[in-house]
Amino acid sequence: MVSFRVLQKDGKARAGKLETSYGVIETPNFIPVGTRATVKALSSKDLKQIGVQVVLANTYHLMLRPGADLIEKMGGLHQFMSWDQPVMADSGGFQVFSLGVGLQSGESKVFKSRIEDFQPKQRVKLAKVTEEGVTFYSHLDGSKHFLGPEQSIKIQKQLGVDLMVAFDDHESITQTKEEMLKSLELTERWALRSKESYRVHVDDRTHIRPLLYGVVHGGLQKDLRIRSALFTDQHFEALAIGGIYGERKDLYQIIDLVVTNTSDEKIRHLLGIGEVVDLFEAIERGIDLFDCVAPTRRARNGSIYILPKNGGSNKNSFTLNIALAKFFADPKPLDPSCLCYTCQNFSRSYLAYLYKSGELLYHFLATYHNVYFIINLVANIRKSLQETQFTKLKKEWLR
RNA sequence: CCACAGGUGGCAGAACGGUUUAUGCAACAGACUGUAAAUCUGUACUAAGUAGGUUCGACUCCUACCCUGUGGA
Repeated sequence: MVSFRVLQKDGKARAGKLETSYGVIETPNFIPVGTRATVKALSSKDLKQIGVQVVLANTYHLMLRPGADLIEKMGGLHQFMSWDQPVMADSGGFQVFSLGVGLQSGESKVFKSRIEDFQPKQRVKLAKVTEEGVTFYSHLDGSKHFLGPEQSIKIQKQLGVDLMVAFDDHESITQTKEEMLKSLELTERWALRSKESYRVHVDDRTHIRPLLYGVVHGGLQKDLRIRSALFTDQHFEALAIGGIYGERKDLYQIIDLVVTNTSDEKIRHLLGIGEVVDLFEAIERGIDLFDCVAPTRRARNGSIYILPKNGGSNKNSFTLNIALAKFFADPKPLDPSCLCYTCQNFSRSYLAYLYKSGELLYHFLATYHNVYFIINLVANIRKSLQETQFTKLKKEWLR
């Protein structure tokens, strides 16, 4: 089994190590999202150069294309994407939400116009939840698929990932408390089925057995969150927090609730979160791992991370918008203090021009910088924890 | 010189005798948290070749001129 050890503590924050068959993950750490078995715009060589230790891929997307059987046949995800370091897979549970209730409530960041392109007459959500699992209509071709705990675990095993996630349901902000309770109960039953499926099927003696996360849900309901935290702690060796939405203060409150109601020696992953402020606030509260599309998606959309000393602040999410007219003739690097390949070699002017022109190189250079920025940040946070300087570092950033 | 077609915001390009004249691109800004995102949202353009005419009202109809394209002498 993948093992986790806490090595240093600074308040509730801690630094540790997670050992997998593909190497050690130092925590706290950030996991770039590579939904379709690729961190968009970067190769595994780039990721290594940046210092990325683990990447995340998605069960739902990969089951549709190219298919779990194919990836298994090609030697598993590590070999398929030529990445010899740890890989985490999401269970597909989030897509239950983003393609299901989230679509209808308009809560997901998904564009509704596209549903009409797809199913012009029906305009139905693309996912339907039952006790057994979720029936999906593929966003790629409309074909019908089914994903339940057993299928999800099986696919994750076929992918050959090191960190697995139990299949979970996701509550919606529009739901009543009773509906949230129902959702949570379903998540719990799915969790137990995921665990059983994992017990039966995942027994790889030649490697370290992958880790299975249980997901804490309960929306913004404190009692549900506590219940879910206790349940997940009771049944799983690794804890993920999901179902995050709403305001930052709610998120932080949820983390506090979960941390105080779960075992201290277990790894804690905060699903889908990873803006700069959140990293500080969550690590301070005892979170070890994050995954988030922010650095990669932001990069593609012209949003570039910058350090506090170069204008980054909570107010601008520590970013500048490279598309702004004021950068067209700016000879400085994206971040003048950054040591990444992009900043060592290229100007804001050039990046702004590439972005405006829709040039492919832009995606690489911008993504490289943003991922470097976040990976460098968590590395600095780890260092600060080892030196019990976390609070000081946080103050420097969040002032 | 003749014939035909056409001249609409920065560019491309529709419809229409009648309240604020589409739309796309470009421009300018904003958003982005387990990726249905190289995406989405918003703003601005204060648009009818010129000069007349018809009409309660013209970008839309008529006349002349100017310009562009195609074909012909």
